[in-house]
Amino acid sequence: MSTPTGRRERKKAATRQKIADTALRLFLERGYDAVGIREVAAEADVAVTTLFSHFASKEALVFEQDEDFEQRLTRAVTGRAPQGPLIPALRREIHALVRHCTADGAAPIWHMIDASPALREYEESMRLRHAESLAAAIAADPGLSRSPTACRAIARFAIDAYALAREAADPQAAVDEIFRMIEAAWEATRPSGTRGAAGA
Amino acid sequence: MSTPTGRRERKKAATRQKIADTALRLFLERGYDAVGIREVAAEADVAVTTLFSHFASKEALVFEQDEDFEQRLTRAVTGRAPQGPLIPALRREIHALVRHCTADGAAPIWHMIDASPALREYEESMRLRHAESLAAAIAADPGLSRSPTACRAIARFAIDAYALAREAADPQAAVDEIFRMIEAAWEATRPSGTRGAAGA
DNA sequence: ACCGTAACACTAACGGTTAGCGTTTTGAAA
DNA sequence: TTTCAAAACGCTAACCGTTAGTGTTACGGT
Repeated sequence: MSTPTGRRERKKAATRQKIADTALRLFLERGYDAVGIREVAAEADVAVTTLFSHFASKEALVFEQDEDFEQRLTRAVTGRAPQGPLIPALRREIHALVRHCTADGAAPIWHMIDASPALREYEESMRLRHAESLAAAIAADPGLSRSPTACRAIARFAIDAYALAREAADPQAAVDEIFRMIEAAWEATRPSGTRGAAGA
Repeated sequence: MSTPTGRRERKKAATRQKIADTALRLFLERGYDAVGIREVAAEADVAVTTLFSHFASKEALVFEQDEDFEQRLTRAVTGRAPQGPLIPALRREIHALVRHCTADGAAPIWHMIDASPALREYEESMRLRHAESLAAAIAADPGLSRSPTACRAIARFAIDAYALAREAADPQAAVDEIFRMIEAAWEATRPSGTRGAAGA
């Protein structure tokens, strides 16, 4: 199940990768809006319909690598030390994600994203999906008995922290500042009679 | 300046209203995705280009009435009792907005919005703009000296409360629950040496 | 009465996306 | 090995939202 697979899937992955690489190169060279789908397909030497069988939309070409974003968030919750505190674990992960996307190498890509309304909109709705997954992971943790609404709210707040920190002058400081707020918000959802212990 | 003007502006407003009414009627009758722009224009007896001179996009046809959303939020901040507490004022306004859009009459429209990914995405990016306006209003209040990051975060949290409450089983209770979290988050941003007084 | 302008219309196109249909490749069953 | 069904890929042709270009008309101010 892990790697019994052969030529077909390798070819498919290669085609997918070639499309993504070509697209990103063209977008960075000449601007996202200035490059059409037909052009990307031609340059990658595939048909337009093939391109769309690998990527659901033009925007998805740009956010190809960010599919692990969701997994990293949920694993920060499910894979933390047993009974460990939730918020610091989330804070560390958001820290890492912000650092990752404000690194020097990624700068041109994020500049391109910020320059295109279509890409910004797409990213935002991606983040919303991620927030829902995160909320589900939090709600599923037996150590944290909070209402579904509280879980969804905290998940959204964490995503907000990520989005706001990326735009802040000092992203790392912004994460810390917003997470002090989130910590307080989370404490406020603690079922009564549970205060004082180490925050689970 | 208020209403000295005559026929032209009345005609323009009438055309705009006719387009919006026709569009909403067709969308509700047959579904948002099943009705094309050309069809709306034909039914409203205007040219497609005319339609787009009144509305920036197809989605904007649906959210025509919601332009005061932004104003209501910022006024909840700027127009509250002098030195009055921020969070309860916000909470009251969000309560009212949630009540307004979960009212019986509005149900079909929101059902249609929830059924269309394009509309959901559009609404979300609308809300983001609203959050930025709200953050600006909060940051501009001289009685609340908080960092820009804290203001943006609280504004986002408030918008999150609205979005989550709309989907919750008991919207009003969800607003209250999330605002208890927001209140705690806001308290955590208080500059040190200011605790204990009535929350401004 | 006259002019500038704003509303409106028409045509034609562009770019993203998809349906329909045919071809080739490939993994596995027979 | 042969055979078969699925999957990947391709092509054509279109649909849909949106816009540029180019007028034409109706109106308000002078």
